[in-house]
Amino acid sequence: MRNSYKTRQKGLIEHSIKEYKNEFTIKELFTSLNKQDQTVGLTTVYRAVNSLVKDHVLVKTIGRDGTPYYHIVEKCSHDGHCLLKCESCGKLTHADCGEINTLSKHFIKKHHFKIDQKDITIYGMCEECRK
Amino acid sequence: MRNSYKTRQKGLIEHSIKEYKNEFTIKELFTSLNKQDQTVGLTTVYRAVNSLVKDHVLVKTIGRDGTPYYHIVEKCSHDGHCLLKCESCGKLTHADCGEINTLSKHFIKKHHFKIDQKDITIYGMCEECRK
DNA sequence: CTAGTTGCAAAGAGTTTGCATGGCG
DNA sequence: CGCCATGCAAACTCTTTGCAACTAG
Repeated sequence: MRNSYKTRQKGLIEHSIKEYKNEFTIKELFTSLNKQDQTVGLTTVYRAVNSLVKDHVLVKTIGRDGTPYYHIVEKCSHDGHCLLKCESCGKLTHADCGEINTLSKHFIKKHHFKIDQKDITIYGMCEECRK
Repeated sequence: MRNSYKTRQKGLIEHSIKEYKNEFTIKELFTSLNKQDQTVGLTTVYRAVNSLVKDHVLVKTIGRDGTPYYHIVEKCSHDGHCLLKCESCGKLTHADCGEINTLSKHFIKKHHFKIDQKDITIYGMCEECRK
């Protein structure tokens, strides 16, 4: 068990992360952190985010173009991660897992394929962005 | 319409791609191409693959770790790409889109979220790999 | 001969690591 | 004071681009 110090940088990062309602990228986080006068190095951002992922505070997902996105796990803590991800605004919505369960049963019966229900992301467009 | 020459490299790449039953990565393709005595440069592989993607011969998908994978589109040509991807062996199975349609209707009714049915990949384990 | 192709080297983008410095406890 | 954290520079990986040489038609 390694000890850990509270630092100005960690505080800023933690605070900044909580501002995001949806997903964010490293670049976004880094930029927003450095809009203020106090700066945080990019390396530190990477290290902090990776550490939070390791501690299951953040979840890392990969966008369709390969960009890594992060979001706070507690905002999506069902038994798994059945996420509806808006490709336009990045908003994450929870899917009720009932339908996924049905789908899962169907796939295993018909295709003998066991879907990984713990981590499903389905892409599309949210209501706002379709207007 | 740009003209295109037939070259040794293109022939080798085309042939090699057809060998794959499932997905492949650039690295895999490059390695297999250069196991023979005749070589193909990495740049050429990138250019050929990108070109085939542009011409809708190959489909590019991004794995969960961010690695780009490619597969031949004709082996998966429904109206969309409802793919079941085995995380163990990379095997791609087609899902019949009936269930996806049901899921889609459900999501739009309940979450006002329009899923992108043209490109869905669901991860899991195929029958073989679960044995 | 002419235009597309190849592949090396270089340039980028994104991320991690080494190391000296700095700061928490 | 000891140990962890920080951040710069460097290293790495993956991919694209510039350019001169090459080749199909």
